[in-house]
Amino acid sequence: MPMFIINEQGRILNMVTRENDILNQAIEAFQKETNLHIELGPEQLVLDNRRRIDAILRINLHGKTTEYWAEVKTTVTNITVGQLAHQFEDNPEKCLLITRYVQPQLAKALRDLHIQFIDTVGNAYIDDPPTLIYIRGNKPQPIFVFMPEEGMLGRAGIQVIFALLCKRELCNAPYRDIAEQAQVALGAVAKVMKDLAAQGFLIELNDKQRRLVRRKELLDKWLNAYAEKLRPKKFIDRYKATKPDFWQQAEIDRFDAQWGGEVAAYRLTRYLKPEIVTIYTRKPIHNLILNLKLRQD
DNA sequence: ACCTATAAATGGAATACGGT
DNA sequence: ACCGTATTCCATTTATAGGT
Repeated sequence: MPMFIINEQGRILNMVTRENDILNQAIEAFQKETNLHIELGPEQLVLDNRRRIDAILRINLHGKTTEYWAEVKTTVTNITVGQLAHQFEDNPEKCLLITRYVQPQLAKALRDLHIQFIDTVGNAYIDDPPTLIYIRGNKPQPIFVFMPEEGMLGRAGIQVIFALLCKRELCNAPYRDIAEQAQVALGAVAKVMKDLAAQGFLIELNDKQRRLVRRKELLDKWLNAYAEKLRPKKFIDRYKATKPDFWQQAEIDRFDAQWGGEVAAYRLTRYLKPEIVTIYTRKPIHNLILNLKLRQD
């Protein structure tokens, strides 16, 4: 039986964040939706290449039993889809994604990638010829409100944490200074600091002294959040170079731009040639484009 | 079924406020 | 005067509906 909590704002949050609960609910929902039986295998399976299978399921379709390796994910984002596609590529027909809720758009994307899935509200995509099950559009009930990954998610938070990680002393500065450094609104700082403290990344030593701890761990979180929330937003466009080796000579400092890691690595090691050249800069970019002779791709 | 238009929900900026 | 907190409001994102 699922458990529910109510937060300060009176919102109902469900606690189906544990992988086991998701697994069981998804199985139940699938059976209810399709009248097919799923057997949850008791055994654990560890693949040779250190990968662990979360669970083994057997689905009985017209007398034929198919075994599935289940990968349970609490949340599925565009990034996890990419990881899954890679992870499943060895034997896509056996792999099954199990998650809380798959939106219609996501369902389509997963089908296109042939990633089979079931979720806790009865959406599913199972492609086991001659059987094809594709259910989407089942909505999560209001009670299944997404449990906000309590924390400093969001653009502002990412920027604040970046500033804090860069400058050790900054956490003792007034919120106004932090806001200035991180280029965010004053109000946002308070929220981030509160969340950081709640999660044990920020310790109040005394009235005026704070310390940022577990920095490595925080950086990990930051990397994920950055890749997911901030980087896509900062992405300007994709271009094709007219001269493949343009990056060897070009000086871009005067355009207020910096090379990405690939070029930087080459300049340091002279070893790997960059496949994709990333440039960090600000709009407007016309002059840069003209100078490097880039074409929109 | 898919794409576009409209509506609802957030997150965060700006502003105002009260305390030290 | 300086600083953190609360409130308001706007923009951007996400879900829903409607039309082709």
